[in-house]
Amino acid sequence: MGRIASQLRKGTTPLLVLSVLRDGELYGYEIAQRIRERSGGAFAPSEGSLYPALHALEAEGALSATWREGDKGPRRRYYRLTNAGGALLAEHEAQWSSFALSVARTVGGEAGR
Amino acid sequence: MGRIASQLRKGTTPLLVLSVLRDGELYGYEIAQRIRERSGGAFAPSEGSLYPALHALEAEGALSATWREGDKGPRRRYYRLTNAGGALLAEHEAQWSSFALSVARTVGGEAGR
DNA sequence: ACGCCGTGCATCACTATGCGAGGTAGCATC
DNA sequence: GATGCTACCTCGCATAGTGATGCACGGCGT
Repeated sequence: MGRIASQLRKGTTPLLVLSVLRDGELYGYEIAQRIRERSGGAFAPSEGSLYPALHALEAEGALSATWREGDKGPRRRYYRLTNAGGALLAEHEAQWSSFALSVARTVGGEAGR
Repeated sequence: MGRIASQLRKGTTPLLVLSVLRDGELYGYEIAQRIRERSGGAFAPSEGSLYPALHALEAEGALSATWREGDKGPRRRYYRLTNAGGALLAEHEAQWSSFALSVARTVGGEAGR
């Protein structure tokens, strides 16, 4: 991946994770797949960034998680949005919108429109 | 500043710097001011990120720089976009657009429209 | 039978970058 | 003469993405 895009992604993982969990319960690997699908392949969070992010969100109380034995394959850890997670998602969305707007304004050059 | 926004900013400094230099020659401190003005105060690059970024862009050949004695105040280092810098700006703009679009798509949820 | 691949979770070292603090210096104002 | 703004620079710290590696399960091909 481009070294530029790799830096731009920083800070968006929680937003992406929380937003795909809006629809319901998902397990880690599945979360990555959803993000990949929805982004049209633009985002494919590496395991090294996804799992730490999930753990952090759980520790913050934004996600609740439970282990489930799979009928086939290894056990999976299912994540679900908590109320606090919903609020955090809203905050991330707001921050993102404001941020993206500011970038557009600054790059566009039209001093504020 | 919020810890979220601080992460989102990563990777945008070259884009912001290059885009304010599109209008013409500016010196470092002035670049920071322009960014602050144009962004409506949303971005105010710290010196610890701005100067290293300027040096990196210069080393890449995206910017050319010259020292000038100020009639008043200390010497200033003026930066100007090179041809390569113009190309790099275009690339950063393209990457940003594509990135922002992907985020909107993924967060919005409408699987690709 | 065995290796390989995809699923699924996890951690590690490396790297890039923003931030705040500190340093140097000139000049103006109180 | 102390404070404050301009103007440059560098350092240490914290954060977070990446790729590699490890473990484990199960299916597929040869």
